[in-house]
Amino acid sequence: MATKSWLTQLQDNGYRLTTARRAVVEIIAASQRALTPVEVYDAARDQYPTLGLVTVYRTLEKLEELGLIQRVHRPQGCQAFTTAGQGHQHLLLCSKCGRATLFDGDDLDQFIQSVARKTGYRINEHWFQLFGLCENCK
Amino acid sequence: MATKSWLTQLQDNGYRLTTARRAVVEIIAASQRALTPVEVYDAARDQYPTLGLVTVYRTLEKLEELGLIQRVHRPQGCQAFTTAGQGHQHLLLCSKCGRATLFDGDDLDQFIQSVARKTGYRINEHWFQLFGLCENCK
DNA sequence: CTTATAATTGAAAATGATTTTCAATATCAT
DNA sequence: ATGATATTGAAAATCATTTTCAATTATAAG
Repeated sequence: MATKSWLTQLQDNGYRLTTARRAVVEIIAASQRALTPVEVYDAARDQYPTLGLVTVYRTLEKLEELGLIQRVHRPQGCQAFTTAGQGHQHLLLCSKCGRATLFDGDDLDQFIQSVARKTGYRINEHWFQLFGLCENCK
Repeated sequence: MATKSWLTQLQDNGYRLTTARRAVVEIIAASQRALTPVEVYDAARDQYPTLGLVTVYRTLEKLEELGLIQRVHRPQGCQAFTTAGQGHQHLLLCSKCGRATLFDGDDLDQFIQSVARKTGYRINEHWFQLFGLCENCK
């Protein structure tokens, strides 16, 4: 369970542990899919009915800042979040069920180097995302 | 100049050629940078002061639909557009001046195949974007 | 070159997402 | 237990985008 580790990290960074945060963290940490703030809000209110949407936004902000979650960019919009990849990991999204899978991107390095050479840019960051159908949906 | 070709394509697809559209097309086709709707609006009004922001949105929508421009996803937001790449081309963005450069991504195919093999997904689409400093800015 | 039709326009209002403000409340170090 | 301070949720404000609608304009047909 990532939940515990995320809560610890929030606390270690000076944030207080509240019921609202616990509820939000629990929902995203447990989800296989990327969730929008409203989806998190709806799901978390089952556990904690007085939760406010604003608090969801604020908690997501902190989790993103700590590198625990990342924003997911999709054709339909860019407001969903999912567990962040470690280091060179990237996202693979199922277009049908929404499942988010991480994969390793180390092998991209040579390719990126060659783009840098050809274009004259110094490349600092890359952003790579794949879309398809997962094993269950294809 | 892409302007002329874009206008022709609009017309060929049944859209009328209006002063408003001409102004919008001229601005994006000429820009090296990705522009937001408001940036296009401001720039185009120098030529055509009665232009409405709504028309900018509607024109961008059509240009995107025809594959002439594409949305650019950046850490600061995902509302800017720039000239679309052909086929397997991808975007390289300068973090300082905002310049958008296209590069070829054919070599990604093997890599994507290997991800498909490892994850069990059928991969249909990929999004790849690089960020860095262009020759002038680095 | 007119004219008729249908697409297009811009303003205003509506919608949707996100942020700010603020007084009440809850956490946590002491 | 208590107090300082972070956090909360509601409401309002802001920002991006879409819809509605009556007036205007491009273009095909005469």
